Amino acid sequence: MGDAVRTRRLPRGVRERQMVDAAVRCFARQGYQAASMDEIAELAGVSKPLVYLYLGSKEELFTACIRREAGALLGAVAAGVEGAADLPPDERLWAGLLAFFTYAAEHPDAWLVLSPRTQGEPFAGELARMRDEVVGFVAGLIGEAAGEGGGVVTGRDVDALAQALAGSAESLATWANETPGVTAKEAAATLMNFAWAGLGNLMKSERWSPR
Amino acid sequence: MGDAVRTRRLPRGVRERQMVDAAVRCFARQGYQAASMDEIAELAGVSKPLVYLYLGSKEELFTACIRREAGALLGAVAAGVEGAADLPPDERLWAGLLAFFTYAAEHPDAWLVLSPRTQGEPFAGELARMRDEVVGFVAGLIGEAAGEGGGVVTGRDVDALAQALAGSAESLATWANETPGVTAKEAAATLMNFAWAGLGNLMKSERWSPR
Amino acid sequence: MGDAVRTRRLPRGVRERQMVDAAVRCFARQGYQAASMDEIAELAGVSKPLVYLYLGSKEELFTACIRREAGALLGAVAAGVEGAADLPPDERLWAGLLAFFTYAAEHPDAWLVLSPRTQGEPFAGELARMRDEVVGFVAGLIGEAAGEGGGVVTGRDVDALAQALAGSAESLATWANETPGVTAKEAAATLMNFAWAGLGNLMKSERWSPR
Amino acid sequence: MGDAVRTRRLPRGVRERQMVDAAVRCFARQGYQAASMDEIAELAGVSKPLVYLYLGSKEELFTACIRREAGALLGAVAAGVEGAADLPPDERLWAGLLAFFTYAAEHPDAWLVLSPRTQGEPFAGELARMRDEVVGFVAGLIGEAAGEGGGVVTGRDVDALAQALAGSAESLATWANETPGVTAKEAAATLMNFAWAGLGNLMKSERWSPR
DNA sequence: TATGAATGAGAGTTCATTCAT
DNA sequence: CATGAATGAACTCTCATTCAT
Repeated sequence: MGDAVRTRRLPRGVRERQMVDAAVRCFARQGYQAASMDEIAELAGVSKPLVYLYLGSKEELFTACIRREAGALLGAVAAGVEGAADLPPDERLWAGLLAFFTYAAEHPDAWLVLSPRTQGEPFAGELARMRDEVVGFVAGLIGEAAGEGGGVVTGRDVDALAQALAGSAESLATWANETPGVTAKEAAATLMNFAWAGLGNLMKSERWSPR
Repeated sequence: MGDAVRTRRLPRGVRERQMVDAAVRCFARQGYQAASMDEIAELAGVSKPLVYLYLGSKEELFTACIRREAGALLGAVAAGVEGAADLPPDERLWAGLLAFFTYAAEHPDAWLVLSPRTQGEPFAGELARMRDEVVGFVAGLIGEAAGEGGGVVTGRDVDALAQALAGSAESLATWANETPGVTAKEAAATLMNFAWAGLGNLMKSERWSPR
Repeated sequence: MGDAVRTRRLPRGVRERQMVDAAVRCFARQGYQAASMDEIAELAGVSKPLVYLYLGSKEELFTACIRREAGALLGAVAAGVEGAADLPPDERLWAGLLAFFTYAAEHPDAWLVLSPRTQGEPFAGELARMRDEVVGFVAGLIGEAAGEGGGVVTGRDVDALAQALAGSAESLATWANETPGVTAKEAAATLMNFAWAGLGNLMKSERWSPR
Repeated sequence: MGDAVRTRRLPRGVRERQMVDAAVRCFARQGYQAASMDEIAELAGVSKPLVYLYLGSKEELFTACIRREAGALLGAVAAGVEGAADLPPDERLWAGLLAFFTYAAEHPDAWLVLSPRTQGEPFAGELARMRDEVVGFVAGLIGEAAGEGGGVVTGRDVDALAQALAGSAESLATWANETPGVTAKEAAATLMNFAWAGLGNLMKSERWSPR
């Protein structure tokens, strides 16, 4: 009947992964509201009721996508920074940025799902929470560096700087994914220059460079 | 019954402005897809058909919102920069940033409508085009500064830096609007430090300061 | 302002004719339901309220169209037959058919409005009544001819034959209008052959019968 | 509450037939534009979304109706003619006409859906195509008869005669359905007299000619 | 005489979600 | 474990029609 493939009974874990995979793709390409459960189910190769049985609702499904993808991204960045634990702050930042841009480049759909500032959606909360986690992580790095550098930076300054850094990283990652020929390393280097050395210095050709 | 107000026949221009005002509010708070024409019409104090008669369709209405608000924002920034036309690049950038954050703070709904990276929406194009215009404007400033400074910056570098600057500005503006007690001037100053002086220098307490 | 033309106050009769003209065109090309009062008003060069003021409602407007056009068509046919009043029945029929096809060819929009068997429309009645009038007229001709020919034809036979003749005339007229290169005279001649050569035999009581 | 019947889950094929049945009734009685999907769904005893799920859209639903009914009508006529394959042309025509009028009498709604010359509707095409098929079929019969009879009839003459015959048949069928006491056989016999006695002479090249 | 302003009512269509099997 | 069948609710959009001037 040819249905054999679709009819096969798979263990729950596998099915769930298929579904979330499909969902990430749909959400990434059409946005939350425009993506339809029909489409996701079809792309996953299952019936709609099964999606509901396993993932609960559209909202929960989206949350699951965000959590899975944000976790992976955060993990990649954390691992990058971890690997440079003994190096000075700038090298640690570099390692983090490189990991981030690499991940975004290699998982464009995941990045699309995570990047938008979806406002009114029912889960503004979830997405914002994930982003805050990232920003907090970045703020930690900056705070550390500030401590080591002996500069005078207040707590709110650190938050604001983290927001700025995160925003520029997001913007650049999206731009890099959309612009052909831009590698993750280049994007990371540009940002490193921008963020670490500052535009004022760049103008004077005093560039910071990796390695 | 208070209907007196609602029944009055106003000239087209006035009604249109009311409608776009209402639309900006709804789109800002709920996003394009989630906002409903019913709601917008009600908030504007008119019937739905009138909205269609004047603005055409949901998509056209959204486009009208974007265009109006983007135009105003761009105008404010351009005016700010214009006012510092004779000053050095850093002062011009500062003037632009200050105008930007001020506008975003004073028109939070307008900023919300403009900021999201709505992906799958039918007008990704329109929104992206407006953003590109802004980024292009910023790139122009950076390019100029680069020329004056004599530094070596390629064209794509300029684009990337503009993306980074725009992204950090967007991120900070949203954060500033959401965080109580943060003024536009503070946000602008933080970004100026971040962008112009660079994190590396900040750590050494070498801060750039306005005036 | 250039509005001069449109603003000029015309006498009621003229305006009404403009409106019915426009209505006939719209109804002919799009059908009753699909035609919109907006469109008709615009085509007539007046505002919608004026159409309502003069013609009452969409239904009444359509009725006015039907009445005017059906009257004209009937008049043309009657005049044709009248002109052959002293000739034998076949010549009278020929004169009527020729007048009919000529009118249909020269007023295609009028013919389109009159021809369709619009069923569920609110004025099925009006249209059917006009058609019945025509069919009755035809039945009269056939009845006369039958009387003169001395054949045996019952009243219901006459009705049925009139229906058949009317149906074939309608069908041919529409076909002739849609088929390039077919003149009214040709169409009339074909129908005359089809109908009269047959009717001629009927008059002589030489009936074809089943089994 | 009687919901038992309505709640039962029927296989798709059955439901689809119910829906098309209901649609034929509604379209027949009110015309395409005036019929509403709500009404059709209710008459079919299902919810509107199910109609859309199975039949796609109002237009597709109408097309489905036309196709089904036209197919059945054509089949009935073809079968009738087939059964008289070995008989002379007049008997073949008689068989076809009898089958046609019988079908129209037994399926009045189907006949109503097929008969109107709906003009501006989006599917003028579909309906016209079905009619052309019928007319072509008729033209074939006439052409054959003309060939056998040795008469002089051009190709366009055949087309025109087919149009005339089809038109008279349509007109008579509608009249017969509306007039109490008229049987299909009577209507067919009347048309046979009208058409064949005429055609019979045409076959002998005894043409009536104007002037 | 003529119109710009405004609307009530209803159309087609879609979608997340749930039974019954 | 898995699904075909089915729906309530909501949305965008259109249209005939009427005030107020």
